[in-house]
Amino acid sequence: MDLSNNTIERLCRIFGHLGAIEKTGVEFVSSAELAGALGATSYTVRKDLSLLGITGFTRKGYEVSSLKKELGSKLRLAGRRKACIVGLGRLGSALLDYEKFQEDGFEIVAGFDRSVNKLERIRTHIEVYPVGSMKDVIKEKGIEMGIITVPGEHAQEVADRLTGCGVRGILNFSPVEVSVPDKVVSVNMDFTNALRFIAAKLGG
Amino acid sequence: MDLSNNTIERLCRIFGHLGAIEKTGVEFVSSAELAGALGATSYTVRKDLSLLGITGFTRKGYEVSSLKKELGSKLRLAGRRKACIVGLGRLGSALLDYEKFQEDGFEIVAGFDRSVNKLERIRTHIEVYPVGSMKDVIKEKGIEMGIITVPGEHAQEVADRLTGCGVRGILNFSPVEVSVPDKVVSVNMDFTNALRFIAAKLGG
DNA sequence: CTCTGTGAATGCTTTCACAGCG
DNA sequence: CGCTGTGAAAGCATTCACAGAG
Repeated sequence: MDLSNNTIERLCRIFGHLGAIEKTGVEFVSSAELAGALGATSYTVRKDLSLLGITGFTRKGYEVSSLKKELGSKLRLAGRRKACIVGLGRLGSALLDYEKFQEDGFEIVAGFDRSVNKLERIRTHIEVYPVGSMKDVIKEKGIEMGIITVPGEHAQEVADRLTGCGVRGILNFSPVEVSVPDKVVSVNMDFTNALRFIAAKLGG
Repeated sequence: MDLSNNTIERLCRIFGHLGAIEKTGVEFVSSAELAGALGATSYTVRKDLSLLGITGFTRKGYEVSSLKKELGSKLRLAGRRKACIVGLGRLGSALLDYEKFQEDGFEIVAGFDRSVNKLERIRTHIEVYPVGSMKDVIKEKGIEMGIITVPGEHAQEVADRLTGCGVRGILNFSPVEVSVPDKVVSVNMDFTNALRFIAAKLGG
């Protein structure tokens, strides 16, 4: 499909928000309401949805559960996806147990770290392994996505290893932009840069 | 200044990357090299810099340390900024000690949580307080930025409280988009949505 | 030559405006 | 009416192309 990244990102957020609406029992939602929850405009929401061929009801808006279902199937967010985390420092081990992931269909099924020491100390119900066993574990468990929480110096090396093992999606929390093969999708989340951005916008 | 968010974000990343270059002792860097480290193009980098009135040297590129200094002052990234974290669960307490922040001029000077229990259990060298004392602590310490790591249900309420206390910048890790007064800058980092985005781009 | 600096051109995204529908 | 759906217009961001400088 030829959706822009912006559109995909918004659609994913809509998908997430629909889960919340579903719980309230509300049946219909208008593009304006979705827009409000997203920080977008109603036209943008309508256009985004129409790009997927999704259509709502005059005077009522979109039907929550069927919209969620359609988004789920069109964006392939319906099934469960397996992910692993590389780097079990403070952040990595916090993410190991981040419940939101599991709720949303993303299963963290393995953690990796270089330090055997760390592996021994960690308290979690998820299995942890030394990086050496990455290839075997990833193949065996069918892991599709990797989350990088190692220091910047090692991020590229870890990304290479992950893609070498067949991982096609990478969420990189290190401050270093990693480069990956064409077919691999990678997203960077650099906390420090987010603070810089805020500081820059604040001025003064 | 009238820079676009994209430009500001890239400039902040350049600023961060210059720190890394500085350590290697290299003196000059070309727009193409910066672009490589950023995943952008050399024209974009040159244009971004020229929008700030920053200029390089023919045949040599930009002088690393003076570029860093200029960016630091133009984007107001030079000084130290104080921040607090609200919500000391796994993620929040991991961020309390996230060294990268401190290295980059962002000082986490306080953590807040509703649960006295949690406050007692936490092991960190940063001072932690019950949310009730937010106003006093923020004023007293001159905190400018707030990091929200509470569950989505409470994110808006925390954002309101923070802005009510005079905080002007918010980094929100909850999956809920918070709405803030006009003058306040807020950035959302939704991990789950990042995974969704990756999954959607992967397709299959 | 090899790099920067930048107006002009291109290509995206968002916004608008309004027809259509219940 | 109050909503969606969408071509057309406007607004932005990126890319290009090339002059300028050492």
